[in-house]
Amino acid sequence: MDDPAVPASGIGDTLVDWYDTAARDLPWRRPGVDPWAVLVSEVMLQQTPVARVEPVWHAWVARWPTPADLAAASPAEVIRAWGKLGYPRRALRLRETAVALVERHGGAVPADVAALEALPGIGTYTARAVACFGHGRPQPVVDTNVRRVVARLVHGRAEAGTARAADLADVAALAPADRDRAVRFSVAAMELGALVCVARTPRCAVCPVRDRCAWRLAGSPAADGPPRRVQRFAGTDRQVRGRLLDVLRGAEGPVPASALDDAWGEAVQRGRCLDSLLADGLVEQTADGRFALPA
DNA sequence: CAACCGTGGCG
DNA sequence: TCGCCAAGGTT
Repeated sequence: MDDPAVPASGIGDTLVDWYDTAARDLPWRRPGVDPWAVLVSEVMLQQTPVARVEPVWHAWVARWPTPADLAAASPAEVIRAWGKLGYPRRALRLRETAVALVERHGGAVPADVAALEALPGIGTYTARAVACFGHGRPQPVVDTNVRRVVARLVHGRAEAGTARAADLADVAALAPADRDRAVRFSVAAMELGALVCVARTPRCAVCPVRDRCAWRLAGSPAADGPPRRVQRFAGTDRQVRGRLLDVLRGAEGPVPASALDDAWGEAVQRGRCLDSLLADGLVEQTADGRFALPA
């Protein structure tokens, strides 16, 4: 009856069992962490490594334990508390989300994916992550880790292509039927990509599904498409904006324009970046012409 | 859809 | 040393 060639359980169940033994003990995964704290963690984790998020997340959930608390904070406070996590517009949008939660959802975090996606800074990934990890709703959750896992495991390709709507269906097809296990599967797939099925040197020797991996069964072929281009940073507006904002974060109050000259020597680019920070609401100009974080 | 939006650690 | 990469979202 038992065919030894057929695995005892599905890939999804195997990943859940692996997760139970191999998962990291991350603070936002502990029992009792509410959906708001999960939402904060998910926004911070957008393009930012776990190690840098942890201390900032602890500070935020202690200081602003509910959406109403954050909604009452000033942009300046929020930008300062964001520190050097990067992409500081996320901090602004998180505050705007807190305001929207107070105004539209009675200060609570909705469990409905469409309602979550309507919030500023909350997209396809984060909405499902909050519904799933924050509220325990079974949802396919697709981040860069999961797309890489699916590309290899299911499609036999070395790398994931550009994100597509079909990614959600690919992941949903792997999920266990059981509701509770489906929720854990969503974290498990991400964890596999973060710890084992990593981008550069995958640790196939310790992979729980190595015997069912299409990429490995195909002989681990190299990526075929054109090499994906990495964004430059040195000398870009992103770097300049970061330097300018760093000056203002470190200042007690408003600073004169001359205080920003040291941040970046080239005046044209410096001016353009200052303008864009003003347009983004990350900086404001005082009546006397100085610059500061928005009060 | 490709470009843009920060920052820092690691191989 | 320096390019690669990290729980994306918006335009």
